[in-house]
Amino acid sequence: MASESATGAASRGAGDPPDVTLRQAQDRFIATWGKMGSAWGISRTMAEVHALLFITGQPMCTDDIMERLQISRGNASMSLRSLLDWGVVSRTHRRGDRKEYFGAEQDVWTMFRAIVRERMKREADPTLASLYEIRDMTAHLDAAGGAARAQGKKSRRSKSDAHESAPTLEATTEEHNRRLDEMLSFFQTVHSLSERFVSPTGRGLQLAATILGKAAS
Amino acid sequence: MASESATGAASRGAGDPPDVTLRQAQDRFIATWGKMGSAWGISRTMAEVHALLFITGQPMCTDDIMERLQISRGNASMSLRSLLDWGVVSRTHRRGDRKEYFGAEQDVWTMFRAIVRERMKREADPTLASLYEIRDMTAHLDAAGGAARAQGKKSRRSKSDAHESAPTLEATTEEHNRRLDEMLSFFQTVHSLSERFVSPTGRGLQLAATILGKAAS
DNA sequence: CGCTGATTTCAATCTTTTCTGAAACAATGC
DNA sequence: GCATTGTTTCAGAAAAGATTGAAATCAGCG
Repeated sequence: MASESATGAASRGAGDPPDVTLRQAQDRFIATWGKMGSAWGISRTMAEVHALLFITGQPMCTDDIMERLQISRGNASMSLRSLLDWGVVSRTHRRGDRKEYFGAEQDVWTMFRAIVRERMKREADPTLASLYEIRDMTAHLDAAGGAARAQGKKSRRSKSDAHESAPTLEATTEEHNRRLDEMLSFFQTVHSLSERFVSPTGRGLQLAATILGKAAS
Repeated sequence: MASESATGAASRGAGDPPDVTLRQAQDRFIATWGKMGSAWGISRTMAEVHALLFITGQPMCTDDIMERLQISRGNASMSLRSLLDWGVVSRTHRRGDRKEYFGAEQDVWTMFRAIVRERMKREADPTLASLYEIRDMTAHLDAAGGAARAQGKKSRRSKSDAHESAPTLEATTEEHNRRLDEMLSFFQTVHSLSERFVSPTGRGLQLAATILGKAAS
């Protein structure tokens, strides 16, 4: 019984003169979004739930979502929880209704800022930390002291290692360190960029992106 | 038998006085890279193969890779093929050796440009195409000829029809279109940005990114 | 409190993706 | 041609990941 509650948008198409086209457009959007999500390592269903909430603009309850997407209660609950964790969906309530409703962030830039923020936090930052640790493992073999650390200094390997003892091994380690430093430098740049993008004052970067993008198109 | 061919770096650690630390650092790098790859929708093994080739800097043959990563021949072959398709690994040969050797692109920025180029081509571009199609499905209901649309479909419908039957529906569709337009605009911006980054003259953006990144850190 | 209904959790199940290994397929040299 | 060495393909096996559904938990209310 609860599944056909009077939630407006969610169940409108069932009994009223339906706008079939709108419904189809929504469904295609949901499918597209889901496909893209799964290509980027996000569960398809989670992306679909988000797409549904975004494209309808209507806060919906768990039952609405279950019915519209034909998924189980558990799945819907899990997906919603994840979306809340990501900060792209928020809870709302209705007066005189004990159900929880969920609505998607409607501003596209804000939405992507949240996504970037979370992905950085979950994946890029740990990776960066690991890279630092790995770099430290071979720091003792640095030719020019620890200065190259953490700054991605691109030291061209010196040709003059006339160490007759183990030139190959040392040279190899030196190159290893150079590669790691370059990688670290790259990740630091990306990290800084993302912080700009993500920050509350990230509007500047948004504007820059828009201008850069427009100019190139 | 072929798996212990004398390929230098790949099998050095086995019999010679081994640089255990270097080997461990490489292994950790490979693991880190593999984990990150899988978080971004790339097969873990493929990422690991790439990591191995990148961090050693040494061109390696299929057998070297199989042994070092403990994977099957088929898997190694498939992963290498994919990496070649992505353009981050290239074939090399050695005089007097019929085997093929594979080496990773060593410049980090070039590498990421290749990755971005391929991902855009495979995922973002199709998504953008779908979004255009979806947008066209409801183009006839545009109130004011959507400026953000690219193909400029003419809306023949007069907006002031005063259909008293379904004002809500019209409003809903209008909002739907607005959301799609915002999404399209966002994707177009990202697309243009990526083209700048990816292009041969993409150095400009690389520089800009570096400066922006540095400034914010 | 304990009832009612909403929400979360989680082991079992199902689906999708990845991996293997051996056979088919080149390419090279004799 | 044909033996030899190296590469690719692909059907089935294995692993990883997603989904279900029912039981446990929680929250408001009389």
